[in-house]
Amino acid sequence: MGRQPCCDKVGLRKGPWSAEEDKKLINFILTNGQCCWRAVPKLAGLLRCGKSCRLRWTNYLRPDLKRGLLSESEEKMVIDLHAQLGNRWSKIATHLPGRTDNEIKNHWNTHIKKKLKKMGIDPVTHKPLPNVTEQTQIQPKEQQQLVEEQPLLVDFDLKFEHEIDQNKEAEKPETSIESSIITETKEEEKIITPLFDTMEVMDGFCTEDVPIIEPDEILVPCASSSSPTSTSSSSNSNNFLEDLQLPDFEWSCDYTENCIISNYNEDANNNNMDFWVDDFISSLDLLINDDEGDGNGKQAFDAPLSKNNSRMVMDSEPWAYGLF
DNA sequence: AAGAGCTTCAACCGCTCTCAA
DNA sequence: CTTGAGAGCGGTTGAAGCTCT
Repeated sequence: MGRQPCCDKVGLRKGPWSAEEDKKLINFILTNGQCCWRAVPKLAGLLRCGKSCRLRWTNYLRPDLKRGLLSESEEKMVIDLHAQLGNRWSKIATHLPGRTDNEIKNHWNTHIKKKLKKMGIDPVTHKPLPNVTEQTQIQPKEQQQLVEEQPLLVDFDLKFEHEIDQNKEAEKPETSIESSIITETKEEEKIITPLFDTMEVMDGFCTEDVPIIEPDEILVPCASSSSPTSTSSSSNSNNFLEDLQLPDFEWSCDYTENCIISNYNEDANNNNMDFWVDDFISSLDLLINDDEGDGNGKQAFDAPLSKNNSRMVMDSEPWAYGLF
């Protein structure tokens, strides 16, 4: 009956992941694909629960992740999607390629909430706070500045609403919830929209200005546009992955079943992930060779190097330790 | 220079939903 | 149909880094 337990928690490691653990997880997933998280720790030789592995991979190690602070347009999308969907971070994340629900949630809690509050907007309801007019009168310049930094998206609201209407067909179980959200939101817009009409004009922003970026189109300049404070060592942790410009990929379970275990720790190039394993590894090689000064027992890869891609690597990153 | 307070974000916890047995 | 594990989600925590005094 039922399935086997995910993991017995006895003897499992917790807390921050070490470079060695990252290495094992990446190696395993590159070789075997992303499937059956319950089995991953055991097969990868990790003393972690499958859940922890999944979280680490999806939030931190996935090569298609964008790192760094959310751009202004991404922030705008998040605010607007939050107005529509509430704290459904995973759903919001699906509209922001390369961003994780955790990242968006963190950004919301640390940055956007504050901005909205300063603007006199309740971050929960997206309605003006009771003392909004007071605040506007007290600090009109500051308010205007914030508004320019963070305009809301009336046009986007309408388009996204349409999207949801279409999705209602496909997502039957959510239909009633979703529609009630939309109904609520429509009512909110009646209140909010007039407040931000001027913002819309000021910024001229609309959905058309925020094309959905495919993972393979994600390009992050080496000289990050983020402010120095925005690029903490941790937030750069897999910046090198950004440079890979990997194509979109999906690893099927079929594939995994065929090659799991038998191929593990063997030649990754024998499988159908060649196309990006090569890129991935050559970039890693580049990364490691860029940093070979410390001579920390790093191994070079066979893949050819592209010195055009040279970049900085944060010393504190697991990647800088030479994962493979 | 050093300590206190604040901020950020990776990771954990516990819950719900889904689906295999 | 029932049971229970897997997967995923959102809230919360706590360590590390940063800023201020």
